[in-house]
Amino acid sequence: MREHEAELRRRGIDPYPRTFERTHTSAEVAGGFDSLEGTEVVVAGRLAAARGHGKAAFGDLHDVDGRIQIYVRKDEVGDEAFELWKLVDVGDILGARGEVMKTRTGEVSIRVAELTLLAKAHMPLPEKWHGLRDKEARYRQRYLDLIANEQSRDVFLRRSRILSAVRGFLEERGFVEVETPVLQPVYGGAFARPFVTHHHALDRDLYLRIADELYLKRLIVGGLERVFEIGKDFRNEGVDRTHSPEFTQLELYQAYADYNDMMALTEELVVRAAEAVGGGTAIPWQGDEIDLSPPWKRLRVADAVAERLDLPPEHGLEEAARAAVERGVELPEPLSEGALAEKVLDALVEPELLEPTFLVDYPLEISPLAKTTPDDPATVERFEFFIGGLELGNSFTELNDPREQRARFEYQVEKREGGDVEAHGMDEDFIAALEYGMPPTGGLGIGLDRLVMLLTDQRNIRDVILFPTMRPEE
RNA sequence: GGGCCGUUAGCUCAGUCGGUAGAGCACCUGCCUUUUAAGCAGGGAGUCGCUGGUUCGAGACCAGCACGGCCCA
Repeated sequence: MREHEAELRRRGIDPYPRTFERTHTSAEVAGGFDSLEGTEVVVAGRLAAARGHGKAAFGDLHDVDGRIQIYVRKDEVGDEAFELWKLVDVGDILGARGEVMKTRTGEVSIRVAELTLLAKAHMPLPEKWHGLRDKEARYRQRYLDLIANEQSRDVFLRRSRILSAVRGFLEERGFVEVETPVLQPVYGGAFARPFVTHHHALDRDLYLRIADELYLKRLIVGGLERVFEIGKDFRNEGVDRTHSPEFTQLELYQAYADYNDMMALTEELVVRAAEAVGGGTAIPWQGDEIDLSPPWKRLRVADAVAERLDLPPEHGLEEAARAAVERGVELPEPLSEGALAEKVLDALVEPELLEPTFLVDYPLEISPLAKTTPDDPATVERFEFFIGGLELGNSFTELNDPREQRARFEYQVEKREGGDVEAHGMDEDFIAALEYGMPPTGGLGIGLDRLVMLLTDQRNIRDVILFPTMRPEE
């Protein structure tokens, strides 16, 4: 390794040359073999394995789309180049020029005429047979995980295709991609504790956004009518299998639409994303199979809670609370309809929603930005949707009445003053925007990391985030 | 926050009853011109996560801490 580098330098070979012209990738050579056989190509990649045979050797070059075998013969490359080969280590980045051939075992290979060292490696690769198993190393040194574990690489390539499909789907429907502030003087749009940072020149605290919502709705007021944003949100809370402190969120808003339109859009969007990586609407999930084909099940929150607690259609809060506690649900004080529904959904309903399901019509109290249903002033037109037990998204018919919005915020501020650190704050500037008139609008947020989890069959969010948040070592 | 498990060579892992640290891959030397987990012979390789304790003696036993994993709330 390092000794080899010193020897190479003594021989006047630059172990880190500037550039290299390659003509084909490994997949292009393999796919075009019939017309390429006997012609000269130039490939490049990381030497992942080497099999020496005295005056000849085989090596595997890994590149962006696969693997190509190189066949180095002393009588073909010459004595000097064969000496170079002996100073090459597994892990080095190499270029190879030569004719496309097939070995007698039928493997497409390059009969090397010229070998070029493109970058010397000082560290050996993880073990070739077992790969890199250690989860901590896989997260902290993701580059090694990507080199050693093809499945991991595949997950992130699929992630990219999913995001690309989502963008394409929305653009086809006339949505405009926008970017709104990550650093916000007032945070909102969700219930969560924020990360706080400080702007020195302005000498004031700013918050990393917990949602894009309130800015995107300002753009609906501004007449953009269909907007979406894909970006990072930040929530200062615990880390577990489905929560990362920074995560990728899709939010979209469509003027002249409501939550029913958003349900239809959600179904189409998820199917489109699934097709981009699998092909079908039946996807594998943790040993089961999930059918994504619409229409998905719709379940009213009140019905789900009553059914799960075995309650009669007409029941009081106390009766419901008793039933919930009997089933092991921990309830906060003071208790309210909204808090009860939230806890029961969380503990008893949501984990069991394996088939795609819309939970619809939430209590107003836990939905300060959603419009009420026509027949019940305590319920809002809102849904969350679940697949494989994962909460994937949240949507509502947007509240656009500025006076009611103010009243909702005031109620939240009271809760915050009562000690609820996740309650929503007052956002005067947002209300000022609503005063100019926002058209009836449907909004939708989807946690894209979780969507990727679902579509790549990964049960831990860290396995779909390239560089997950970790505690510093030592 | 709680419970359980893990941390030994670059990687994957053994390490028995407490008695001077092991294997395979990788690396080095030699042989080998169609191999593919190439092969054969030889060699080097360690802050046993950290700190303290018990002991004549600790990778192992005890305590604390750090990092990670799984499960639960």
